[in-house]
Amino acid sequence: MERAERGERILEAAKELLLAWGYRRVTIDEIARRAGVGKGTVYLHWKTKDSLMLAVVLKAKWRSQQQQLARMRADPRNILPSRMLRGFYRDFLAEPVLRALYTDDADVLGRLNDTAKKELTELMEVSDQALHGSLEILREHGLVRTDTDLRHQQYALLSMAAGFFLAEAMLYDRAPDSPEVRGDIFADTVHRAVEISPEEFAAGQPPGAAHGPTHGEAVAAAAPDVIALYARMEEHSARELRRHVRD
Amino acid sequence: MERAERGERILEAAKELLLAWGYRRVTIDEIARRAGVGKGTVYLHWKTKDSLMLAVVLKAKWRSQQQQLARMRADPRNILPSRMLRGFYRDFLAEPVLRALYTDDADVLGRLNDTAKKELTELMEVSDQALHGSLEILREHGLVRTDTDLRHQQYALLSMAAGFFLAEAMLYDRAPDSPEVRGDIFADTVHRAVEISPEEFAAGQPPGAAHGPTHGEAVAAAAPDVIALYARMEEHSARELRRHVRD
DNA sequence: CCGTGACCAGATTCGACATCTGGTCACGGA
DNA sequence: TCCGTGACCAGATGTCGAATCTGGTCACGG
Repeated sequence: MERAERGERILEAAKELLLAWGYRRVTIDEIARRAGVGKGTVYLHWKTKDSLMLAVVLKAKWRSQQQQLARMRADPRNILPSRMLRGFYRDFLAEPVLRALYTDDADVLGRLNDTAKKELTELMEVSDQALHGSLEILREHGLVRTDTDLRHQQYALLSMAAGFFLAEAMLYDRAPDSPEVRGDIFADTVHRAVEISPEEFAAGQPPGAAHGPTHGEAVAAAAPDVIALYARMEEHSARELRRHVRD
Repeated sequence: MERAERGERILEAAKELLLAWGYRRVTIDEIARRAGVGKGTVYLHWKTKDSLMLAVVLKAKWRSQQQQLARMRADPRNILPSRMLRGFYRDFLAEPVLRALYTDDADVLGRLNDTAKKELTELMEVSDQALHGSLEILREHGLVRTDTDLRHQQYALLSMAAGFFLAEAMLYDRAPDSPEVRGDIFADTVHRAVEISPEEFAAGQPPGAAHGPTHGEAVAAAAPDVIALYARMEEHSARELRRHVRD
């Protein structure tokens, strides 16, 4: 469809300008000019400016979720929290829109924070639930420690993620090594905090009994459920994104 | 000395007003009134308003360091990163000034952020060095993992601390349980990330050989050096604080 | 019937004027 | 003599109406 392609152009123009100028300085006129359409046309696709800008953010988030899902499908080990969050961290570093979103960059996002906060906290809750659900599944398969309360684990994971993301903005000038290495540090920290390593997994099997699953087998067994969970989340995001497009 | 007591009153008044009204709304006039002195008298103690406000923050930080040190002296186990950071976290929750400082509360701190940022980053570096030094000592005594690069451990610790502090501000409405429990989660996460547990410590001793130190003995052995390190930091803070007082 | 840009109302910015406040210092009291 | 004080000043900050800008609409033209 010709129409959909035009919508993409507008979204792309909005994104470029948002990152270059920040929410306040961007005008619908300029977006329309850059997308090569009339101003009114923008309003054939989005109801308001807020809606359009929010769509930019939602799309970035959705893309990240798609990539996450693709990684899980390519290698089931990516369902483990440490791997998942490292992927998330990489997406975050690679996508300026996400960086602005998670470091709460007031200049770039402007009143988007206010207007769309409700929308975004709803999405936050959805990903919270996904995290909760996946932890439950991973616990059942003996891949995540059960000697700690699940809600506490969740809080720790959220806090760690917040910390490493914030550190990226805060310590930008004395952050060690490359982004990849920092991602590894993050993954390592998460791993130690909540996961059961392959060695521990093997040691934890009932000794002498008929051999239970290996760590790899447990991961493979847990993968479909976790993937299904995140697929639902991804669909939710896609719906949410479409909800902002007219007609 | 009468003079010192008056200085304290001014500092206390400044702190109260800073927390109640925020940097911008606080006037020297009001501080003087509340401290029961003339406006000019404030300037007999501090050179500028910035200096005074910075002193409020520095004093809070210094007090926290004093308490930290006292805890270490009372129980050597408090030299372990998990214990140390939990103490730090508690101080942080108990002292509104520190909460404002570490969550970068722009409304309360105002341009303090700009003016005094240099000063504070210097202090930050000092505590960075203290952290680095104490990790080295703890590694030598087999109390902290050596299978990870020290600088990476340090980055992870800073990020985790940033995350749990930020989470306190971010998730205030859905944070689980009590502050104490959150402190325990924090300590637990830090413990798993960098420390060697008593069990691992015992297992890690050269087997069969003449029995090496127990975990508790290793802690006791490491304590004096770590305490000396933090005592130096505390003195540095005290000097810095005094530097802002006139004469 | 879809795309457009002139148009409007309300939001934002600007700038001159008024007020406030950090910092000084001459004075008065001990 | 010397310490504490508050009147005072300059520059920062706030106010408020006019001027400008911009999100959103809609009548028109292709």
